[in-house]
Amino acid sequence: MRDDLYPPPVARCCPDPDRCIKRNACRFAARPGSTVTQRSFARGERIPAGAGGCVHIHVVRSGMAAASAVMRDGRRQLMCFHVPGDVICPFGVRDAECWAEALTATETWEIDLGCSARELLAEPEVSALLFDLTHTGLARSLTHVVMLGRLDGTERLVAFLTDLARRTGRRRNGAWQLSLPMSREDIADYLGLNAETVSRILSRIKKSGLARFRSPTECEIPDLALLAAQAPLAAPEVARIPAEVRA
Amino acid sequence: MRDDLYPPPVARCCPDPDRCIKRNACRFAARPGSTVTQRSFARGERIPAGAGGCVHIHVVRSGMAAASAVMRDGRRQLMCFHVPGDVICPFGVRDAECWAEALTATETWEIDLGCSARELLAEPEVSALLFDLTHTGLARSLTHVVMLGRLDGTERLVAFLTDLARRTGRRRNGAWQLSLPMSREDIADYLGLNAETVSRILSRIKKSGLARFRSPTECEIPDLALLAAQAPLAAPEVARIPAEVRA
DNA sequence: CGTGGATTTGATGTCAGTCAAGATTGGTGG
DNA sequence: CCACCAATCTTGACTGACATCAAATCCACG
Repeated sequence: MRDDLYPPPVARCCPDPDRCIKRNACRFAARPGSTVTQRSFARGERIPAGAGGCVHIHVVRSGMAAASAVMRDGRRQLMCFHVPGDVICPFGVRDAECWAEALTATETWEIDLGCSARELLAEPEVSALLFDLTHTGLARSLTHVVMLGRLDGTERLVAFLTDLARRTGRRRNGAWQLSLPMSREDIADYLGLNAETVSRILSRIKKSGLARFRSPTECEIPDLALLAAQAPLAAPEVARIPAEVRA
Repeated sequence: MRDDLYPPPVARCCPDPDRCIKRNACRFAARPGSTVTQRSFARGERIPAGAGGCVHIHVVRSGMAAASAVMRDGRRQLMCFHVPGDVICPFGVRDAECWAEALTATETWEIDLGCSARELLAEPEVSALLFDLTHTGLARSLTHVVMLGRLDGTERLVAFLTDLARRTGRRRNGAWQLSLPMSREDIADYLGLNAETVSRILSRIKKSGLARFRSPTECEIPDLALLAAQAPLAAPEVARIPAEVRA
């Protein structure tokens, strides 16, 4: 990696303590030997993960990124959206490089942990953080599997909007304000659909009154609970399976 | 959980050292405080995970099981098949109970780790094992996401057969012998299809000569590489994305 | 105000789902 | 050992949801 791509390292602190602390990002940065650097990426740019495992992670400060898989024939699947506060960590792919991609102009704090993944796992504190990231990632991924395997297009979009509203939306006068800064194609590649279908379904949702669009990227959800009720799996994590008495 | 369901604990050893060691199961069992019990489950039976996190895990000795999610309206999605040697661990689902389900008569070694997940994570050795399980699970789950999101039915079945052949098949005279002990519906619920479609596609694969069926559950693949070449993602882990020179 | 990319909408095609009818299979009991 | 039965699997006809191709509209930016 070329050195001149890096602005000089900045102090070790957290731009948005609330979210960072919540997600343990500060604790990564606080690890002795870690260095933090401001980075910014243009839309479509790939966010480098560093060589040899999880030596570099990123904390998203603004914008939106996604973990992306592209097949040889060009088919693309987004596996996870990363919003401000999220930790981007190239986990979950063995024997393959993992890419994150900026979907809009994105700023991150890049944290160079300064050693290999194997060495990091020997440190109990860091290991616990990595475990937590991986575990959360697995929970999200399993939810995603159920969405793609068993929900129809409308349900997928409802679950997607609900999830994004909960993660990034703001309440105003009882309604939720939500921005969808990624393109329709990005949404489609996340939901296993195509861009035209996403557009059509969003139009239907618009007509139904469950959501309003002041522009293609600015969305208002008057009643989030009502929206969420339109699809199973609109929960933040995987479907709850009712507990049963064991036989 | 009723005590009389449990046969008396057996010695701490591994029935199939090769696979167990490979998958770290023996190390779970070797942990001080763990106890191992033989269990067997009928087809359709749920494999209890124990209360309060990952205190109970299972090592599959024979048969086949799967991690399963069922929505309120009955739609079902299998998230992972567990074959002999695999460790079943109720990870990846937060705020929800996670069920594994026997797809055929299944025997396991149930390992009671004797304390809560939180306590286990404080033990570096066990923590590393749990991390490895979770990480492997995430890799599989991400592959699954790409399969469901971007492969058509035929490609999904090809990837499925290839994966299962590599995990459970035996070579004989250059061909791979493979058994599919689960029902067509189980396969369908794993691949996001329905049973009739699975049956149709298998018939087409049969006609193409890529696989032969001596019975609905006994399958022979004369040329596994040729089969794998019919679909992207027939790799054991996620699609390999060619390394690029960074901009 | 003009331009180009993104989004929306429309017409049509295709793959997989649904419903329904047979064919296999495996297990049970005579 | 064989016949029967129930469950599973296979196959067919039709339907429906999403993809594809194409055109029109919107929007951001210079």
